[in-house]
Amino acid sequence: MDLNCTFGLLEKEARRRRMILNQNQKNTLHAWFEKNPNPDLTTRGHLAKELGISESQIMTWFQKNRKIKKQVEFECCYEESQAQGKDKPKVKEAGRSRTRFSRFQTDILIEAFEKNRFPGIATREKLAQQTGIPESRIHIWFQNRRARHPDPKQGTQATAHLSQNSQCPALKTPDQPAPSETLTSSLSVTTALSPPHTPSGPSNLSSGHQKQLSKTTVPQPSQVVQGRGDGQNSSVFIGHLSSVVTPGEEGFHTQAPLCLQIQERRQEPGESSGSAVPPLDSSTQAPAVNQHFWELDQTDFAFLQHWDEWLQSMLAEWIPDEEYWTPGDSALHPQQAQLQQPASVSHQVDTTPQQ
DNA sequence: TTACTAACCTATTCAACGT
DNA sequence: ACGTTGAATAGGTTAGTAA
Repeated sequence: MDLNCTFGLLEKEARRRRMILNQNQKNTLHAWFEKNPNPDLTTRGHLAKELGISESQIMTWFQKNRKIKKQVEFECCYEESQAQGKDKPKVKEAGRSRTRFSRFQTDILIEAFEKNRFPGIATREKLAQQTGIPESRIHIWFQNRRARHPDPKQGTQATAHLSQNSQCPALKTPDQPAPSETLTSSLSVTTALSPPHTPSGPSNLSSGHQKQLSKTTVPQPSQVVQGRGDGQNSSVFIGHLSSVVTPGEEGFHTQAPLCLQIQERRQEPGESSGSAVPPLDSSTQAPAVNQHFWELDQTDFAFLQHWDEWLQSMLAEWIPDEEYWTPGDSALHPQQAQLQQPASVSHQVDTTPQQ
């Protein structure tokens, strides 16, 4: 398929997916918000119908506005309430309605979950059609399911995100291999992964600290990795500092330095066997159709090389044992790889248009 | 370029319902 | 009463859009 055409479609789809509410819709929503900031499912359903947008969008909008309202109230009343020593009254919500999923519906959802723990909007809509369950409920179902059924194949939940990244709803079919099986490039990672953001030492990199870190300055791996689940991220770089990097069925997880991983990854557009890694010198010819990505990769590669070197030097500092740190030597013995886990970075590159 | 905003995430908690 | 699980909240990120 022509590359420009592909990107045109991707872009169009991305725009289509990001729905900007018009003024009229916003006015209506604000009016409802004034009356009731916590509308129940039925009310949201009515509103969705009235405004011609999805119930999940209504839900998101109300969530956002409650957050804003709370923040404003907090800023306004903080001193006052502190002086009086009283808490803000908690909004008493109306009784929750609980959706009863049938066996048939649950089976379909579970099957979809096993295929993909992070379905994009297109998949959720398809599931909604199949099951008759509102898309927003399906979204919630997947959230709950992920929380309560950690992926046994993954060491951490963070790495579990690898299968969903950079999904493009317009071009991705449900059964298409995960994006990680294809090649992309992104430079946006520099912000999230650049050394200044790095915690002060190896202990902070352990998965046990992830939660705490995620609430402070270090982005959650999933968020570094993921971008948006709605498929609007055109490309994704995956890199995280979590301590566990495990082989995933779709993701590209290795303990090797990033530069090597990229190097290895490069062969993938036409990959069908474990052929030798192409050299990185200028004589290497990238297929014409992938020239764009090839160029991007050169930039990425330079960055990753720097990153990798920096990482190695930092880890050498943290874990001075020379036995485990041989900067520049990327051919890791498995045992060494194990010991180097704190520095492990898994990444995924994806260029192939998603379905 | 920057601020805003829609969509997404995890973690946690609440609560309905079946046993 | 308790376990399961749908629903909601809190607090965070990314990336497209508008100013």
